[in-house]
Amino acid sequence: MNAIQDKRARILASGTAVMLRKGYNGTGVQEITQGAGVPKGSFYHYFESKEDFAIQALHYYYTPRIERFADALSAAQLSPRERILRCYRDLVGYFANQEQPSHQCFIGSLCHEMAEESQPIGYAASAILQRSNQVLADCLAQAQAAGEIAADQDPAALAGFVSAAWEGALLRMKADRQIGPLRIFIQQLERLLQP
Amino acid sequence: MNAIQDKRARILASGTAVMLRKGYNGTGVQEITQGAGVPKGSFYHYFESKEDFAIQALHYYYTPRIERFADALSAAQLSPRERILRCYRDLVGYFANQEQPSHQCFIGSLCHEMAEESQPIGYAASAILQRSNQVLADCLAQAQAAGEIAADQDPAALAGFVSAAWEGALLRMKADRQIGPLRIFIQQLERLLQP
DNA sequence: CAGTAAAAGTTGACCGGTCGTATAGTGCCT
DNA sequence: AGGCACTATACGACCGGTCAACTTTTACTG
Repeated sequence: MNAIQDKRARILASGTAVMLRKGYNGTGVQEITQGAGVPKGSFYHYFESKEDFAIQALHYYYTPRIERFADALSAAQLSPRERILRCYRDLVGYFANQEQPSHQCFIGSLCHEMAEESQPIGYAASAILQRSNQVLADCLAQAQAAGEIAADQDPAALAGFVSAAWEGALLRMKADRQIGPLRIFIQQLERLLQP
Repeated sequence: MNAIQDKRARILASGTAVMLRKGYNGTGVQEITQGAGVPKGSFYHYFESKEDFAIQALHYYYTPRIERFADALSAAQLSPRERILRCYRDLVGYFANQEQPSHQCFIGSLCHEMAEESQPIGYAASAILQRSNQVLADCLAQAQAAGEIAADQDPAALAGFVSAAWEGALLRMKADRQIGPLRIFIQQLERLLQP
């Protein structure tokens, strides 16, 4: 009972980590299972296919992250605007503390590789992005109500723009191997979130 | 003499198209060569390896695009701000006219997949992004001199932010299979480029 | 020029490996 | 003994890459 969840979770954890680094096509089922310390044959007991695994991995990876994101954006000690800025500043701080500033945006890489080839993966990714967007949009709406951002902004649109810009900044960081793009993002975000 | 350039170019054209759709690891050398109608052995005559090919393909694909971008941004009939907006609006128009709004950002997908695993590819991608950034920054500096954007903006930083946001919007379009994210990008860009 | 030998260019058959997946079991629990 | 969760093994396909053999070009000689 626990054992089956445990193995499944181990495969998910190991596989997500590897795919994060090497992408979907760059990751073999064999590598996933031996990283998890389970027999290769087990993989297809717990997952229908590699494609199915990727979708599960997407949820496994992002569900807690979105939850934490939502929590951080609803802490009432700070104003909505400050909550958003703090979130992104914290993320930048996290990357800044890595000796080698490299990061894979899981959803970004999976989308680029597979959103076209595999409709199910595209759907899953789209749904997650949308959920994350909604969380941000809600907080932006609060900021707007508090007069912290321009009244004529559409919170949902602004949220989409901000997360796209963040996504792009992460990509740029990966290419350049330095966090400059993230700093620029923060700087422009501060400008963007103004009355 | 021409023949050798011709074959090389055919391999580049075919391979770029396939990699654009399926990514680096999703594309086999065999598929590239038979798409180009050349024997597989020739591939390794014209290119050192698949990795080397990807780097050449990056240049093959982006050199003319950056050139066109630079031209469009230096047309003197319009103001600098309008030139930038027109560029992006045209791009959005292009995607809007596709029956199935799908697009691969070549550099984006290559970066996500390979920038970490292969330093040479990362370097090449970074260099291209930087060149493209420079072109945009130059135009932004002109816009600033003309008083079209805020005087306290750093053109280079703003250029980095705008291209990152564009990159992110393209990714989002790919996941969602609709151009909404691009429209949002334009709308926010118009806001961003203001005194 | 014609003839030819060396150099350069080109290529298809082939290599060891790994891919994602199917399936025939194995051993445990009832 | 029957059912079921699990896995070892094997499969055909394809991977990136090599290389000996073939073709063409070049350079030089008589």
